[in-house]
Amino acid sequence: MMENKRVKKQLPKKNLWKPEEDLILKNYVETHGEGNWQTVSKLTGLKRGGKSCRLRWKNYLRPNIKRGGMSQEEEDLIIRMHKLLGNRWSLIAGRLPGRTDNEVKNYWNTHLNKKTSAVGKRKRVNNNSDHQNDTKSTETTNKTSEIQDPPNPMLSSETQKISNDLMDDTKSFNYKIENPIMATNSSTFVFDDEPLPIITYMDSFVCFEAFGHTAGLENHAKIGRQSVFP
DNA sequence: AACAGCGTCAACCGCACTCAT
DNA sequence: TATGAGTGCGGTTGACGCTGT
Repeated sequence: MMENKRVKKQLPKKNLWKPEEDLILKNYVETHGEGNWQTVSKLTGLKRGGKSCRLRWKNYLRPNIKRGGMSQEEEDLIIRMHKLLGNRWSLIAGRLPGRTDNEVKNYWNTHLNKKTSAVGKRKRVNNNSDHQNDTKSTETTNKTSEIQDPPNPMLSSETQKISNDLMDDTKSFNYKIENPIMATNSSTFVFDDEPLPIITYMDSFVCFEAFGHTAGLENHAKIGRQSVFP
């Protein structure tokens, strides 16, 4: 291994960003706005590809990027979101203001993966025996519109606040989505270590995606994403 | 002090997706 | 409808620092 490492050390160093490059990129975005990453190198002379520029901006140069260790609240939220969504890092990061998908992913792989490796896997509790029956059930119609969100004793105040924000999204979900399959889906998620179903504390997209994936409704999930978050 | 092993994190890579033409 | 450019995303890699021996 170390033999390998020494050999690798002779290879060119990874192309780390220099402060002057950061400055150039920052100036470019302030002038031209985000996007058009392919033209960055042409207009600025940066020896970087569009993808590299985009990544650097998104992960490090953007305003309001939060650096440093994760708080307990953030860690708690990451664990819970990961239980529900799996490795959907951008989605998880979207619920952590100032955090990027790359950072969340790294944090998970380095800190949380070990912590949670012993935790039970997600399981789905479905009132119906299978997906085919999902579409036939008429018992639960648009239950989400009736969901009340009492304070969850399992969540801290900060996490609870985020959860409330998520529920705001759920309202728009109910308003915009008219999907007969979704309307009749009465699935609920519970975790081995969760006394309460977590579904009522997740946002519409999370719910939608989760339903879509577990029910094999990938296409509906995609449609939902576009409809709720244009 | 020198080395080995491991952990962390920034950056890269390849695939998938979206959208304009 | 087909196609290509641009972009987003998740997995992986590699440099470097820290710690133990």
